[in-house]
Amino acid sequence: MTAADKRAESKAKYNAFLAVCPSQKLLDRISDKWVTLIVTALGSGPDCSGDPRAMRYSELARTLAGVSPKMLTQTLRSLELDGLVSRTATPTVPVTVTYELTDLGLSLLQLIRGLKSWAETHMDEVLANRDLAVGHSA
Amino acid sequence: MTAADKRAESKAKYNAFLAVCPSQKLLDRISDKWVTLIVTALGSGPDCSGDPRAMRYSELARTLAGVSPKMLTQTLRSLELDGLVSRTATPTVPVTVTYELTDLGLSLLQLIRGLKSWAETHMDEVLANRDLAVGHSA
DNA sequence: CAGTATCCAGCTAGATACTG
DNA sequence: CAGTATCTAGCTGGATACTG
Repeated sequence: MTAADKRAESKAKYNAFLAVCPSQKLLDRISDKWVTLIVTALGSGPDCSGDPRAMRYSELARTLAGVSPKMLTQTLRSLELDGLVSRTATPTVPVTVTYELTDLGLSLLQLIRGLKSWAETHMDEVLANRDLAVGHSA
Repeated sequence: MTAADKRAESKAKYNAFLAVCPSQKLLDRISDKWVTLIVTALGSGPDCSGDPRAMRYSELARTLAGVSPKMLTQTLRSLELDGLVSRTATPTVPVTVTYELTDLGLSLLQLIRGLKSWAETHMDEVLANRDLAVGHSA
């Protein structure tokens, strides 16, 4: 029992450490599919080329074709909460709302572009290994 | 109906695009909590300092205190499949198995260290924004 | 236009117990 | 030591329908 308790305790400590670890928090953030897509969209449309620009809610919804209003709002809110995007509501007749990357968001965009670049140079190799193994069983 | 069909179609196309997109695949990979932890562990123990080294199964299990054998094996297998780690079984009396980063794995390690570095410089700012908003309601 | 509210289904991490 | 097998519970994404 004591040995089991020790294990349980070190596990709890480790989990506590992970809960605080900045890297894990970052991973939690960007592992959300829509986070990266929204950031890159605001960073210049879906193809990641061009300059950052503000976009309206419906514009984002159209660009990220598969997103439900729920996820779009939820993700935008969390990004706003984290100071990564800023929301601007203009009181026109139907209200106009735009979202834009903050400086912090732009910094994250650079990081994501780094990921993208690694992915483009190395993921084919990863997939090649995977397919190789699959072909094995054929 | 036709408008709805159009929307459904573009959504399907977008999802298909995402399924193929190298960046999304990379994100899928590293968003797995244990993937990054194992890679950094093999990259030098849990604190990410020091040099990459091979580790035994039980050594990994001890380092990643909270991991179940199931997840550890599952993650190691997938990393092996993707050519990110190599598995070596030495036929000693109880068999000895070690895992080590491949070149591709080492490359991924560099990327993860980049993430870690961004996290350490910027996540406190993100969290500060978040806490600010929380404090609001207090 | 820019959301909000609700409900449901699928995946998957984790616990646990057993094995060559 | 180095795993494999099974079961379950919880979270989360998606669909849908409605609103200021």
